[in-house]
Amino acid sequence: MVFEPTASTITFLLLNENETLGALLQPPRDAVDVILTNPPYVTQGSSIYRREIEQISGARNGVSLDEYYDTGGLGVEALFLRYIAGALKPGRRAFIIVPLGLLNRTASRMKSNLLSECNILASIALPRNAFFNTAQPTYILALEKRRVPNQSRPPVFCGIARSIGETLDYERVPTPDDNDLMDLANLFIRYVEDGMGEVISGPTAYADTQIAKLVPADMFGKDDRWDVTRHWTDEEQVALGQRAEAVERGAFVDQVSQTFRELLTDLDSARAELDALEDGPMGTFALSDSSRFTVRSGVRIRNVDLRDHPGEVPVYSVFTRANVIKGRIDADWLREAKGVEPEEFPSVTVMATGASAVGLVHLREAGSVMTDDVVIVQPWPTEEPGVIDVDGSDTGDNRLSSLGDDGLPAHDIDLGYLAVALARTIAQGGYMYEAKLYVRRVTQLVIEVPVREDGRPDTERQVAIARVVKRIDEIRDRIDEANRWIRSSRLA
DNA sequence: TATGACGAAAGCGCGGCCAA
DNA sequence: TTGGCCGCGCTTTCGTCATA
Repeated sequence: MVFEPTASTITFLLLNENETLGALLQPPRDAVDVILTNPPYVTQGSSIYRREIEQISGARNGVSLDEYYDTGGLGVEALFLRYIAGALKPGRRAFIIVPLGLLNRTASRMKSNLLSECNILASIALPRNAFFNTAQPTYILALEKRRVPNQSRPPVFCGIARSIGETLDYERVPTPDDNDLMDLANLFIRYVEDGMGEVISGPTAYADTQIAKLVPADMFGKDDRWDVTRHWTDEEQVALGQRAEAVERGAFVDQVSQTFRELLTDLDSARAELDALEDGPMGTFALSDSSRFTVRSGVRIRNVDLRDHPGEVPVYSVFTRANVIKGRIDADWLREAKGVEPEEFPSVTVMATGASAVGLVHLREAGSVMTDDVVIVQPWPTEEPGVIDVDGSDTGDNRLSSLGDDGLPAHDIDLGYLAVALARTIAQGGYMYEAKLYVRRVTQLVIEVPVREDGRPDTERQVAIARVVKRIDEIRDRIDEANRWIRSSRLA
């Protein structure tokens, strides 16, 4: 059935020329105002779509389908994302139902292609069983077609819908008083009407609700997971009453096998990439080389201090979970009582103590402080106070002007890679609670760094390795998450 | 005397067990 | 089957010793 396009606007177009590909056969280009869709998600047996596409020769709507859909990603939903991104007019939006697995895949090609054409406006988690035919967790992904390649990206509206206005069992009884999805829809409208322009540095509560947050666009990059629950702390998730619903046995099996299939694919590809990157010359660098590294400890900040002088500066201590902070301290008190400023630059930190925290390595953002049981490592020499300018004048901004494009002091060992290499050295050293890793011990450590022919650090390879390691860490988190879900599922 | 390193213990969370 | 209590061990804090 085809609705004939009117002279001015195409309202609906239903295509059925090719039984397998359907609408995919005629991808519209820069032509559509809004897309609301729940594309089919099939990963198993989806190769017939690829094969069918290869069969079609010649151009459709001015493109060769084979090339047009060659954007990476698994399954039919990846084809539809390509279709959608291409179809939108600049500045126009699409709202797409996608399975969680698609958002969390670590293969980055599909994501980077999507990001080159679109901004992510929203990522909203729907409750399990929102769709009665699948127990797969699903999301609403809101995209906006970019107008120009270097347009800045707005923060991403993240939401957790626990309810959708009807019960999640087969009866689907309306529950108008219990409808997070409606609340999120209204909040999203407000976010769009407010211009989406707010500048934020980390996940930030939105309005005064627990179910929505704004998250900086750079946390939705091609190497990031695009799900949202990771932006809610454990406590916040408990407060939201997120609790596993009963799952059908068959759906449980489907879900688990689907999840593990995805994990295996991602693991294999990460492994291959890592092997390729590490197959090259490596050099050894000692942290005791003070012309190259800074190693120092944090400051004593007690709980009483936090109670008496609350403020804005996040305080990191030796917690086992990476993102837990001890509290937020007042910057003025920090300066007066301790004589320190919040960290000017990001750093790599090593936990010096704690039975299971000892030896954990984290990346910490600038503007925070560490307690005295945290060792701070940076890949540049400790700045000398009062650097004197050539003409003998004092210098405050002299040093600042010597910072690189990334806003950091000159360095050739990437911060992210430093964290990876340190973690590896420490893991190989088998450090125990008894062998605490204070500054002196950390200073004795030695790291392996990819180098070029001339023996100097190869920054590009470092960055690439750090990126793959991050992917592997995320896969590990997903395995952990899957395991938690499997354990907590009540099977019906 | 200031700073760093470390040991020790408070106290919290979790699992196990028992009673309703 | 569920709720509550108990005890153990781990996590995290902080007092104190060592060192410059």
